[in-house]
Amino acid sequence: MKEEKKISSAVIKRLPKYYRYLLILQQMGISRVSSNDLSKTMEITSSQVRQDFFNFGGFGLQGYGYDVSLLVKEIGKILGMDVTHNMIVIGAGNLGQAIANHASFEKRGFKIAGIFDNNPRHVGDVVRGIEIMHIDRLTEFMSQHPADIAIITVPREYARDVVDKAIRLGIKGIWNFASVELDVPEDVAVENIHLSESLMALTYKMKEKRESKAAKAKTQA
Amino acid sequence: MKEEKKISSAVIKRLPKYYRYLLILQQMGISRVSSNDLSKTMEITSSQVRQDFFNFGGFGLQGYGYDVSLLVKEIGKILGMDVTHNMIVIGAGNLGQAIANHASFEKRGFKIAGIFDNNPRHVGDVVRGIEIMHIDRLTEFMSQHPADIAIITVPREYARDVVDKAIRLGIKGIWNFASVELDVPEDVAVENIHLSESLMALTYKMKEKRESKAAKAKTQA
DNA sequence: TAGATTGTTAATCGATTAACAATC
DNA sequence: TAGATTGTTAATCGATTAACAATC
Repeated sequence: MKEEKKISSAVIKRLPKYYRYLLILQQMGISRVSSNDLSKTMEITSSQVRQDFFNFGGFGLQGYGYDVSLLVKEIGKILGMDVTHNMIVIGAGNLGQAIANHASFEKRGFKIAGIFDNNPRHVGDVVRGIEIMHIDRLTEFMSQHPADIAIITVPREYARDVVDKAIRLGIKGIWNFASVELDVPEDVAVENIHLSESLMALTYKMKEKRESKAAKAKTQA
Repeated sequence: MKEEKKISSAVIKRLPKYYRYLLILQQMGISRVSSNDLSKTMEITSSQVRQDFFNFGGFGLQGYGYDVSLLVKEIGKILGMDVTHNMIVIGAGNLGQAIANHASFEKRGFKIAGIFDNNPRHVGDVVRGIEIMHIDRLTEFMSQHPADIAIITVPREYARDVVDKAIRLGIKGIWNFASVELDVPEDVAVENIHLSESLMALTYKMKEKRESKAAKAKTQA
């Protein structure tokens, strides 16, 4: 039996950030980078950079550093960027259409295959060259155009139902923008974007900064 | 000098989640909740629930639990939900308009005060009753309608510039949807929504699940 | 060879969990 | 009073940082 190398979620959250910086370095024509360089742009320690890469076996060369192209390739592979992902958008409201329109996803191998809504008002509209279909046509569509990711941009009260349906039809990844927690089978992955939670985290930080500033002013006075 | 009670970011990220669940309980007419109840819906330990609240002094009553309304009020206050926040949206593309249209923010005291873009094509369009203005009018607008939060939905190459401008005009919180890291003065808070990083985290998890499933199948065979 | 920088182990730090006395 | 459940300290666990031998 192979060992289960469980990667911590802290590491996973940093991987896309490394990837983003490395793409920038690559664009700039920089072919070589040290853990120290990376640590500075990412505002973490160089030790952590090396530890992170060491989780996957280490991609560097002692005395030299890391080869940018190699790193891009390897981290890309780890992140599943070497595979094209077909995505369906469920919920063609403002947010769904905005996500569907987001050009930069396509550049990275994320393809919007279909857009669905239950509101006849949206059905027939064209977004990014794709006609919005009624949700009732999802089963038929998926049998002809299998997709692996469903983007959930329906109001929270519909989210659980459409997710269950999508999973029955073979979806393996849920990108959830509805503010509910989803229960899914063990072989399905979920990633949540909880906008209002993020906004509240912002106002928390703002309050904290207001207060620490006020405290400082008091100390000086 | 008062003690600096530094709350860890792990705690802060859980606060909006507590808040969301508590609002649901309140809507359901439930007035009392124990750390054990909360731990089950949030899938954390009851110990952590009590620790989290203990950070702020503890809101409970031994032998009884927590009063839902009190908890909503106190956590709301901690999160800065007792204050109305005026927000401006900079970048009136699909995403900016979608965010501006998001009804549920307004219910919680987040008000969209103005929407700005540098593209004449958008200027004059009306979103949620608000006319999109040219970015050149931002200074004038802010002098008449001070806002505290700027929502950044411009392409990444413009993000730094518009953020600098917004901060000069008094913005204290940046909700950043552009995939760049922002440098801001000490008294300004930033919260990032990096969509493509989230999507990559999803494909990482999907790959991991595929592999663990394959490994299991092999073990059984 | 000398210098640089990784790979990797050990030490430290912080967050989570356990335990239980306090008290409603 | 007996039972329940918090507040709070202590123990454990995991993630980050430090250190340095390996090696290019």
